[in-house]
This record gives sequence, C-alpha cells and structure tokens, in this order.
Amino acid sequence: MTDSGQSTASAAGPKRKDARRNQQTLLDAAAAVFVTSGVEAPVRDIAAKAGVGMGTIYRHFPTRADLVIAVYRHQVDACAEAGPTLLATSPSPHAAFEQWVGLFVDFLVTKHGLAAALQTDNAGFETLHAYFLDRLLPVCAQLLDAAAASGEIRPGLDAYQLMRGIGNLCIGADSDPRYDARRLVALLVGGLRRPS
Amino acid sequence: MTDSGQSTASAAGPKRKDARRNQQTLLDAAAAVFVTSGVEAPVRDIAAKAGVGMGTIYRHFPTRADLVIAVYRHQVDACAEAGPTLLATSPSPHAAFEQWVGLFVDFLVTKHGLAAALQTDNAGFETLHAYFLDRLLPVCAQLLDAAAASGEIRPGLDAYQLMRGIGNLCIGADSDPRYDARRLVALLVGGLRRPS
DNA sequence: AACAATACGGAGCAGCGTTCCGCTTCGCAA
DNA sequence: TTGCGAAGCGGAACGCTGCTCCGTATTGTT
Repeated sequence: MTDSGQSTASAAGPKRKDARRNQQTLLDAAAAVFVTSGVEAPVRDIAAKAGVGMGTIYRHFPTRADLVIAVYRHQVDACAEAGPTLLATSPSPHAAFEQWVGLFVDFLVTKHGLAAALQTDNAGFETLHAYFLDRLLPVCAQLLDAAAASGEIRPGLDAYQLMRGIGNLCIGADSDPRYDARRLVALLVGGLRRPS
Repeated sequence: MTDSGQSTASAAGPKRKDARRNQQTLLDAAAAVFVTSGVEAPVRDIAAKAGVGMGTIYRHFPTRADLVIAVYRHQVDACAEAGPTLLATSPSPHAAFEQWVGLFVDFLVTKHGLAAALQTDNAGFETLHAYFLDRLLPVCAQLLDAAAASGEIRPGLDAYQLMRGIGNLCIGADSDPRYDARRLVALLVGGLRRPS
C-alpha cells in the first residue's frame, strides 16, 4: 500500500513513446490548470488543455488524486528531505522545527485548494491525504520529537494532529486576503512552546 | 442584506397551512439527515425523507445554505447570546473568552461537515459563511477585545482571523478519532496568552 | 508488410444541484 | 356549498461533475 510506481504515475513511464509523451503533456497541463483553476479543476479541463481525451487521463492517472500527487511529488519530496537537513544545520531543534513548518505552510498556501483537498471528507482524495501523511508525517514527527527532547516545546501533541491542524489552518488561505494562515500557524506552534 | 425572514426561511412562515406544515417537515427531515449523512447530504435525500418533491424544498429554501441556516439558526443564536452572558458572569474576560470558544467549537464539532461547509471555497455555501460571520463575529470581537483590554492576551489578532482559524481547525474533527479539534483550538488560543 | 500489443478518444453512465411548468390544493367570497 | 384565483406541489429535465468502456488508431516488432 505504500508502494510507488504502480497505481500512481510509474517512475519510468509507459513503454510506448506516445504514451510517455502524453503523460508528460498531461502533467504540464495539470500543473498549469491547477495554478489557474485550483486543484479541484474539472478533469475535462485538464484533458482539453493537454489536447487529449478523457480515457488517456484516466489510463495514466487512475484517480484525480494520483494526478495531483504526480504533479506535486517533487515538491513534497523536497519538503520531506528538508526536514533532516534543517535539523542538521539549524542552531536548535526548535528553530529547525519552525523553519520546516514554514516550508510546509508555504507549500500548502501557494497551491490553490490543495489544503482543502487534503481533508479526508473530500471524496476521492483519500489517496492524496495518505500520500502526504506517508511522506511527511515521519519527518514532522522527527522534528517534533527533537524539539521536545531539547526541552523547547511541551510534549504530548502527536505529529499527526499537528500536521492536520496546520493543514486545516491553510484552507482558504488564498482567495481571502483577510486571512493569514502563516500567522495562525505561528500562533498554534507558539502555543506549543514551553513556558520557561 | 442582513435582513431576516425573506430569503431565508421566513419567521412567520408562508400563508397557507400546508406550506407551513411542509416547511416544518422539511426542517425536521433536514435536521435528521444532517445528523446521519452530514450537512452536505444530497438535497434529494432530504426531500425524500420529508416526503416532498424537489420543487418544494427549493421554494422554501432557495439554496441549500438557506436550509442549513434555518436548521441551525437557533443554536447559532444561542451561541451569539452566550457571549455577553459569559462576559457578565465569568470571573475574568479571558475566562469568558475561552468558555465561548469552547461553546463554538462544541457546536461545530458536533455538526457533521458543518465546519467544512463554512469555508468559502465550498461553492454554494457563501451565504452560510456570511450568516455565521454576521451573527458571531461581533460577539467574538467583543470577547476578544475585552480579554485584550484586561491584559490577559496579546492584542493584534482580529476576530475574523481567529474565527476562521477555529472553524478550520474543526474541519474533519468528527470522522477521525485521532484528531482532537478542541485540543488544537486550545493550543491556538493558548498561543494568544500574554507571556506574563 | 503484416500483425499483436498498446494506447487513444469521446460517447455514455450515474449522481449531483437547481430550474421549470403543468397540475393540485387551499381558502376566501358569493 | 360551490366556484375560482392564487398559492403551493411534484418530479422530469438541464447542465455539470467524475469515471468507464470499447471501437479505432498508433506503435514497434517480426
């Protein structure tokens, strides 16, 4: 269930050349449409933008969630890999933790509708939710544990809840200038700080 | 635009008796369906449960949001009225504020899918969003200001962002036992506390 | 050049919110 | 009681989704 390269866009790509080309075209089109219309843009729009039929899209990406994952995979991976790096290069675990949270929030906030799609109740996007969790939860947990171990924050909140909370706070952060998700997330993680 | 009794279920109800009866039947059916299937339940289900046609539902409640508002109006009003009361009876403004937040969170968390529906990006529910804001934002602002004036919390976060943050944190709180919205909200408002 | 294997396109299905209009029911007036 | 306009009703129908299915076209191998 945690495999990669089978149900989601396979790593090497299909065998035939036209198929590989279409897959890339689709990824580019999807990325473009996601920027303008959000992650929940109609599949037909993406197919039209790519100049392919509906069948093609679903053959390459069995589910809309798979397409979203494929489009953002690199950035999610980058975010995951930034965790250990920050932990190694930051003056304190807490600083690393806060920087990583900032990275995560920036990512979510700049992807129109992604945070909302991540919520489980959104039908058809469970795979997306699961992917983010698989990829980022261990990283978040590591940072959180390190910060707790260094005594800079109160322990007792698990990484899962923290990530869900942060994700939730990012919902609708675009499309509402009065709402500043970064600030609220800062407040939330500020609430974790140990009252020294 | 802030009137009541016209576009949403009118206070006195329609003139004919059958219409008034149907309106009540619809409210009861909707309330029941919301409990079992959530706020985003298909309109057809509600009509079926009430034993009326689609036309009837849309004549009484021009929009699904109007129906949701009508169903929860009493509870929202109660929450709004609790604000001043708490402020008058609590030992400190900050205590009143925290109690009110607790009330608000309890309300949201126990209504399956309501918090999610409140987000603006959810098409067709803008009216719902607006109603909650109209009704609760002044109350929240009053409590927040009082708590800030008493020096118990840091000023600088407006009530709008706070309410949106709380609402967001409540999304998906049901249907996920691992997620405790109350706790995260407590953390968030805890982050507001003045470091005395 | 022939032929599997593979991929493609888009019509079609089911489920949603919402609209529309012919028919029914209500309640008043005669 | 009866007549009748107005108010209300039901559900077929529309447009929009995500997703499936299969006849047709493309590919690359023999």
